[in-house]
Amino acid sequence: MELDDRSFEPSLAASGCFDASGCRSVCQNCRVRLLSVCSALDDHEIHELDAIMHHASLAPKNTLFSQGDAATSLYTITAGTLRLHYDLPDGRRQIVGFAMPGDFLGLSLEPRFGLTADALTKVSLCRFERPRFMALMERHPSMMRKMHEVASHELAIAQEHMVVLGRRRAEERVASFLIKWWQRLKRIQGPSPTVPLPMGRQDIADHLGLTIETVSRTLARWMRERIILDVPDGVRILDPARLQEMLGN
Amino acid sequence: MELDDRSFEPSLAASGCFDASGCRSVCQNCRVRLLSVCSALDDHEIHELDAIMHHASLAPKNTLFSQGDAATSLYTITAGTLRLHYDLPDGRRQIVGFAMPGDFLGLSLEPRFGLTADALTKVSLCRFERPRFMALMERHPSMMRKMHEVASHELAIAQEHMVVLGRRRAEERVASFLIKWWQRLKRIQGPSPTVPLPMGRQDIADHLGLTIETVSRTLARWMRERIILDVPDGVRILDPARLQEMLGN
DNA sequence: CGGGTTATTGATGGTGTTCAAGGGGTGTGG
DNA sequence: CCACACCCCTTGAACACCATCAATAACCCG
Repeated sequence: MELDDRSFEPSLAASGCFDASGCRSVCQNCRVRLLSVCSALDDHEIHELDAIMHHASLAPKNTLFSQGDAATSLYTITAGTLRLHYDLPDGRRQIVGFAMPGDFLGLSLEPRFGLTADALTKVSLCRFERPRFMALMERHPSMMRKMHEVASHELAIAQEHMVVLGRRRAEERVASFLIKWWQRLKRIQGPSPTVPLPMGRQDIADHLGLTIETVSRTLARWMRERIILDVPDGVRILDPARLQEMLGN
Repeated sequence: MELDDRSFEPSLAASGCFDASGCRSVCQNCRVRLLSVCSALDDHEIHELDAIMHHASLAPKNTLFSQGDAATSLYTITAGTLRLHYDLPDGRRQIVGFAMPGDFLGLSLEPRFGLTADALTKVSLCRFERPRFMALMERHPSMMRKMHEVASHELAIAQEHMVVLGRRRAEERVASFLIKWWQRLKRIQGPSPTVPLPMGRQDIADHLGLTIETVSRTLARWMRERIILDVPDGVRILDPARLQEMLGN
């Protein structure tokens, strides 16, 4: 894990730079503030958060934390994508989710991370030391409430994904993934039929409980059927209705 | 859903009856208090909870709430077992978990239940009206903190179950289920090699993403191999080590 | 270019499903 | 008290979906 504090993406800094203090990105102007747990704090309170926040970034393929690591830092993602996964001793892997801007890592109050997080792209994030963040949370019930809101939302998402893993056929799983990923992107990037896929086929397979071949074949068939179109580093969705139908509503 | 408030199990009432007011079971003496969210409150605070609590019970096979219902009440289970599940329109079902004494139903803060809960056995529970419970939670940060703790613990459990559903083979899934259920029972009933299984084979299958035949065959084989023993309404675990080995540590 | 990684595509096979029939327990009514 | 129905579970046989194996192709970055 190679975290370089105090360096951060120029583009991010630029978009968030409205203060005169030499262009340090602050929480108040953060581009993901409204998407994240930080939205629970008002302009005054957010200065407290600012005081304990460190910028950090992470190169692609690097690991932010591994399952079993002490959770000494917590994170809010401001740019990029990570994969969160459990690894079995024999190499089998389950990706429980992908984290993107606005997502919080370290929701669980347990002292160790239960899963591994590694970067799929260059990632920018805000780092908080756990004791300080916890103290701030205890001082601001609205923050605690927000954390709980986020955690229970994550729980609902996890339970929905159980249905996918337990009861959906291969084609339905891929359709479910594409649609959900597309909708998440819409939330932070605005609507667009073009869906960047920073994760590889193997990652999609490991998220859906399939093999890379099954994912590849499914996407290839949809391209032949003009449901999706192959574009660099992603796909373009030509027929969203067909994908929806596969999920049976 | 046939909830009869103010009636509750005689045995429960007896075990919790230490006040002179005609033997009304109170939170202070609740047998699941230390297992539940209520453990966050001290003796004084818990009287507030007591004031807004209603006893209720539910007969086997009855539904407490269904996916989409308005979450007007929240519950703590004091006795019995429920199954929590999502149903797909075509009848496929995923049981995301089984709820037992000490468990809280309605963690989510969202206005509607995302899943269906129905009783496998006779169930006794404490019911709280949502607005009142929420108000109490806002007044007591320790309660909010506890709710968040429970929610994030549930999240961790859900993510572990994703590994089972996505990456484990049939035999491993059943072994994982048996061991986890056994450990949960130990927590509330004390250690015992005898594991009651209030859920049917179909329920186990729907929890593990398998068919009833596969579950039945797996358990039958283990009985032949003397890993488990068939007992009425459950099994006795003869060789826990063999089960553990199947999970690969 | 060249080496390594990742993705595609085809052929084959296995694990778990599906289909089908029968067993065992329980509750009910004759 | 037994017969019967019903439900749940078990067991067997055939099949199907997806995994596995294998070879090639595309890609990326040095």
